[in-house]
Parts: sequence; structure tokens; C-alpha cells
Amino acid sequence: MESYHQVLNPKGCICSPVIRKSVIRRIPFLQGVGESTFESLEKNLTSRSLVEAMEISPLQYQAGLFGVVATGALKVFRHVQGDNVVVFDVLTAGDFFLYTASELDGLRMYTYPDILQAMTTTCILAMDLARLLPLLTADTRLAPAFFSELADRLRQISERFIRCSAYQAEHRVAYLLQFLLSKGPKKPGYPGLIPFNLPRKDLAAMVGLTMETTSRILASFEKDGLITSGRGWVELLNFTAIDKLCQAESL
Amino acid sequence: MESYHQVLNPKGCICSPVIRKSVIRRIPFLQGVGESTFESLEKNLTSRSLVEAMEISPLQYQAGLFGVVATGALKVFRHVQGDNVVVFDVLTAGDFFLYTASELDGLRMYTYPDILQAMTTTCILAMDLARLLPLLTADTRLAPAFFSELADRLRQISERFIRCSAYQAEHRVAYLLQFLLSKGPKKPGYPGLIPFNLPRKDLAAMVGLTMETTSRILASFEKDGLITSGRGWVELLNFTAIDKLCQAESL
DNA sequence: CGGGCTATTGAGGATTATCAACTGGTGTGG
DNA sequence: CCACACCAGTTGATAATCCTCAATAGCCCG
Repeated sequence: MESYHQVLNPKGCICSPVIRKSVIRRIPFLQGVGESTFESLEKNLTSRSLVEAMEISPLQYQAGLFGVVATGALKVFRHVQGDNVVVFDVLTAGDFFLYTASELDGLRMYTYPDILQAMTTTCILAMDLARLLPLLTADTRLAPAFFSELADRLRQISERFIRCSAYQAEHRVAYLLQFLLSKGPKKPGYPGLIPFNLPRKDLAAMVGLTMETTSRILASFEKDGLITSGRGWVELLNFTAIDKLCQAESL
Repeated sequence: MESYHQVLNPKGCICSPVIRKSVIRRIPFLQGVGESTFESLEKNLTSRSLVEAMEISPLQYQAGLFGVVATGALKVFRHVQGDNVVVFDVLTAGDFFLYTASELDGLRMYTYPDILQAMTTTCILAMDLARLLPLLTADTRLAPAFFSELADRLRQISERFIRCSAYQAEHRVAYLLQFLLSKGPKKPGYPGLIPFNLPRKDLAAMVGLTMETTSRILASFEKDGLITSGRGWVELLNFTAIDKLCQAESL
């Protein structure tokens, strides 16, 4: 039996050119865009593999960058006071990210002006932002695709904002576990395993708690048989019980 | 001298047809779209005035709704456990909102699936969502306009999320005051006055605090001469001091 | 097998919520 | 126009939650 750490951190990058092509074709938010757009993307996107903990910062790409996660997972975070961080999203296979030059005329697009860091062995496909803009004008179905994706993220973070500002620690953690499990493709054979490497500190940083509190809450979940967890991984066992904790128990 | 309450709650709606036209032309996020789009909007948007505390709920508009705030302000909130609410945005003159039917093929657009409530006497311009969709295909500059606006909101709430999950009460309140002041046109003669009616309970609901805590913090700000406040209003006095509190004091 | 890092556990303390009583402004009705 | 009632806001005491600090345990790697 493989250890969880091996399951979550496959060795090497599987993004051969032929695989890359199929990855691009299957990007969820691009379903419905034109054939020529796919072809352009195949031509322009170059793959790059990241090992765990490698970072991509907007400072490295002053001229902007458009990227898509092919395999693995990235966390999006920002530093706050000292060495603390706030993690506010996780990007997995098929999610895009954009760094934009601050003064871009024409289409103002969203940028996570934040640092991306690989949580597991990760492969990204990236291209200069400048090459993306022509595609947007050429294919009128591309902008709406971005639009929808963006709308989803806004919905997600609004929901998360609500959970984190109105509910207390136990609820937040339960919600976060569900949220994370819904991200990214499951590892075959592990339907409840959150499919990326996720230290307690990051879990805590996603819900505004400390590592200690998070650890205590996970321990209590584990005692009740809701989850199993270890160093860098969490596996949900009792889905309905977790879901119940996420409901707004209206007293 | 007018009372603050009078300043914040003008009587009556000023949206005569002729004013409406100029309002539409000056909507910030639509700058740069085509002339014909403006004409269509003028034709389709109908004005509606809301007095303080009136609500617009998605339940009333199953088929969707597109609206723009002409004057006044709306808060966007959702109920959580019991009679608590979380307020997660404030819409002022020029901001749009969208309710969409859940299963809308074609362009999936963002909806605040939440309740809007007038914070002051407010005038909105609204139209059926179905009439907006043709405009989006007719004018290719319209979708990017929405896109940019959406991107801004995502940026805003990400920032607010960070503040609320990593900093403590005093910082959050200071940040919120700045945030709110940056919203909406200032009332002439009151450069530091947050230009809408805003009870303590709502202030608290925007940063995940209770009314009591918020009140205490505002009292301490007032003691230090940073603000003046009263029933439903807050006026910033010492901008630099507030700004300093908002900085990430990195210990 | 030991070093270093992640995670756990415990005790104590700070922050913020809760509960309750009170104050005072705002608007209403006499 | 004034008195009253109501509700937003304030203030205080207490309690709960979560953080901080510190020590310990366990996993992963050399």
C-alpha cells in the first residue's frame, strides 16, 4: 500500500506534448469555445513543472501571465503581518490564473495579485498575457467563458466570507473540508481524500484560525470518526455528518 | 444646518426621464461601450424608487433581473442562523446587480443570490435579464465592461476576506470605514461622511463583529478624534490616522 | 538512527461574544 | 407643540472562544 504522501506527490511531470493537448481540450471552463482557439492555445501554451513548494509570483511576470493548471494543485496566498499568510484559494486541474500588468488598456482582467505555490508536484501551462488578448477578440465565446469562471469564483469566495465571518471554528473547518474536497479530481481509490498536499498551517490560513485550533478540531472530528488525517492530508469518511456540520444550524 | 439624517435621506426620487438618461450615460463601468447600447438601455431600463429599508429579493424575479443603482445605496446581505445577517457589499450610484435564472444557457452571469435592501432613499433602474442578453451579443464591448467590474468586486472581497480573517477588530473596523467611504459619491460639504444610512448592526455584520464590539471600537476612535458618529452615520475626521490603522502593522 | 520540521497537547491569557440594564435620539400621536 | 414610546446605540459584567506560548510527540529525510 502506498503512503498518503506518495499518493499526493507523484514523481515527475506527466505533461508530454501529447498529454498537454488533451489537457487543453478538456479544460472545463473552455468547453464551448471555438476550435481555432484551442489550436492557438496549443501553440502558445508551454508546460512547466513545479515541485512541491515552488512559487510563482507576479513580480516575476511584470508583463502579465496567463496560466492553466494541468495537474496537481496550487494555493493562492498573500503574506500578512510577519510570517503569517492568508490562503484564499486553491487552483487545481483546469483552473486558470492571470497576472496582468497594472495598466492594461483594452480588457481589464482579473489578476490574483498574489503568490501561487505548488502544493504537490504540479504541471502548469502558461503563456504571455499579450498572446491571449488577440484570442479574446477573435473568439467571442472566449470572454464569456472567462466571465463565467470568474463569476463562480466570486460566488465561492462570497460564500466562504460568510462562513468565516458568521460561524465559529468547528463549522468553518467542516465547510473548508467540503470545499477542498470539491476541488480538483479525486485520487482513484480515495474518494474522500483531499487530493493535494495540505499542511495544517494552510488549512488554518484558509479559515482564519491558528494551526493549533485547527489541529484540535480535526482531532475531535477524528475521534468521532468523521475523518482520518495525517501529516499533510485529510480524508473524509462520514460525508453526511460533515455536511450536517456545514448546515447553518439555525438554533 | 441640516441634520445628518436629512443629508443622508433626501426626500423623493429624482429620477425623471431626463435625469435618467444622464445617469445611464455616466455609469462608470459602461464607459467605452457603443452608442447603440446606451440607446437600448435607455429604452429598456425603467426607474423605480425605494424608500429606506425596502427590499429586492431574487425570489421576486425568478426570470432574472438586471439593475443599476441611480442614486442612493443598497446593501447586499444574506441571512444566517436566526435573525443574524452578513452584509457583504454595498452598491451605490453606478453599481449594477444581476439576478439570473439558475439554468441560463449561453452566458452564465454572476448573480448576487442575495437580498438587496435600500439603505437610504434610493432610485434604481432595472430591466428584465432577457433583454440584456441581446445587447451583450450586439456590442462586443459590453461583456468586457461587465468583466472588469466583476474583477473589481472579486478583488474587493478578496481583500476584505483577508482583513477579516487575519486582523483583529480594531483594524477591521478602520478598514471598513475606509472601504465604505470609497463607495459612492460624497455628499457635498461632507467629505468624510459615509454617504448612506448605516446602522451599527450593519457595520458589525460587514466585518463579522457584534454591534456592541463595533460600538466600543467606534467610541474609542471618537475619543481619539478620528471620527464623529451618530445614529446611522459615521464621519471620518482624521484620514491619515485611520489609514495608519489599516496598514498591516507588521509588529 | 538522529536532525529538522510538522503536528499535537496543555495551560494560561487576551479578545470578543453574550446578556442585561440603561441612555438618548427620532418620530409619532395626542 | 410636547410627551411619550420605541428602537438604535451605549455601557458594564461575565463567559466563551480562540490565540499564544511552550513542551512534547511523530513523521520524513538524510
